[in-house]
Amino acid sequence: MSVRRERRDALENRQLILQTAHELFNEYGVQPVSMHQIAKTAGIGQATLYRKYAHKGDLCLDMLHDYGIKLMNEINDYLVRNRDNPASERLSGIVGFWIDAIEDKAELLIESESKMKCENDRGNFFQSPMYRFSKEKMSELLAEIVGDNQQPSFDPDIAAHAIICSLSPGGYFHIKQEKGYTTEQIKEHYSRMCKFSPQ
Amino acid sequence: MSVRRERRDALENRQLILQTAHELFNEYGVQPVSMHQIAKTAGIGQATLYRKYAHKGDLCLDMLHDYGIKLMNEINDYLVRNRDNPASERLSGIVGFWIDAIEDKAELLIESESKMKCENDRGNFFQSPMYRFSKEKMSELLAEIVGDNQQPSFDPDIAAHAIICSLSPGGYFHIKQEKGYTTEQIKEHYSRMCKFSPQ
DNA sequence: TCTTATAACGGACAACTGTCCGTTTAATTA
DNA sequence: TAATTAAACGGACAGTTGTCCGTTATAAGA
Repeated sequence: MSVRRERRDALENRQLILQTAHELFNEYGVQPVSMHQIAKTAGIGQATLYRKYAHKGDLCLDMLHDYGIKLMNEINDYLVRNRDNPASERLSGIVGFWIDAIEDKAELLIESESKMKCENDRGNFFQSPMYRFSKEKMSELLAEIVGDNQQPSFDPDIAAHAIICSLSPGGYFHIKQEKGYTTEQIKEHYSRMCKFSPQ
Repeated sequence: MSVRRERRDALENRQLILQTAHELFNEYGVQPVSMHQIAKTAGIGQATLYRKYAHKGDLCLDMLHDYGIKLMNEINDYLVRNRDNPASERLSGIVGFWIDAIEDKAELLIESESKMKCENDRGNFFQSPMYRFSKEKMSELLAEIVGDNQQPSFDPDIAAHAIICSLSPGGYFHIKQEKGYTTEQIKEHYSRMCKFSPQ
C-alpha cells in the first residue's frame, strides 16, 4: 500500500504557524494573543490552524519542542558527567534544570498547563517527550535511592510524577512569591528535600 | 461612618446562582455548563453573574466552600484522635483525606484548577481556606519530622506546598490511570513516601 | 414617608473558541 | 500530461466569555 506523504502546503502552513506565533508571542506575550489573531496574521483559515493544533496550549507545547530536545540533552550530559555522585544529588540536579526551564519558558508552560483538560488529549503536557523523559530519569534515580530496601517501598514512578507536578508553573510561582525566595533558594530547598531517604 | 449593608437583591441573587449552578452541574456535569447558561437559567443578567464570580473556576471554588469546612473539621478531628502517632503517619493521614476529596469533587476542582491563571486572582485555589489550612497542618507535621535536625533543612512550607501540588486533580488522575492503580493503592504509595525522613 | 445617593442590575456588545462544509489543491495513477 | 481522489483549505457560523453603560431598586437620611 502506498503511503501518501504530507502535502507541501500542509507542511508550509505548519511552519508558517510556528513562525507567526513566535513573532506575535514575542511582541505581545503569549496570553494576550488569540488563535484568531494567529490565523489572521499568518493569512490562513481558522480551521487550518485548529486542524494542526487542538488549542493554544497544544501550539505552545509544540513551540517548546526544540527547547525540550536541548533540555533533555543537557540533562543526559549532566547525568553522565555526575554518574559517580549520589543518586539524591543527581536527582536534585535534574530538578535544578527543570526549575530553570520553568523560569525560562513560564508563559508557554502556563498556557499549555491551563488548557490541559482532557486526558489523552492532543496538547496534554503529560504526553510530551520532556515530561516522559524527566519522569523516567527521576524514577531511575529514585529507584536507586530506595533500591537496597527489603520492605515494600513506594513506586518511584509515582514519586517522580509527584516531583514534576509539584513543579508546575502555577504552583511554583505561587510559592516563590509567597515565600519571597529567589530561584536559587527554591532550588536549594528542593535539593535538601531530595536528600531524604528511607528511615 | 455608616456601613451600607449588602442589598437584599444582591444576597438573593448570590443564593440563586449557587442553587442554579448546583442543579445544572448535577444534570449536565460541570464542564458542559456555560456561565451564560447559568445566568439565563437563573433569570439574571450576565453581568450580575460575573460581578459575583470572576469566572467559572471562581464559582466552582465557592461551591466547594461547605465541603471545605467539613473536610477541615474532619482533618482536625483526625489529628486530635491520632495526636500520639508518628508525625509521618499523621501526614499520610491528611494526604488520604485530600485524595478522597479529589475523588469526591473532581469536576469542580478540575474546573477551578484550569481557570487559575493570574496570581492574586479571585478564584485562585491557592487563596482558598482549604489549601491554606492543609498547607499549614502539613507544614507543622513536616517541621515535627525534621525538627530535631541541626543541619539546615528544607522549608516545611515548601514541602507541604509541593505535596499539595503533586495532588492536583490533573496530575492525580493521569498517574492513577497510567499506572492502573486504585485509589487505595495511590494512598498506600503516598503513605510510604511520607515515611521518608532525613539521612 | 419621601428623597436621594449609589449599589446592583441586565441587555447588548465585542472578541474569542472551535466546528462545519463546500471548495481548492497537491499527489498519485493512467 | 490529464484524470482522479482524498487531503487540506478557509470563510462563515454558532456558542461562549467577559465588559460596558444606561436603567432600576434599595437602604439611609431628612
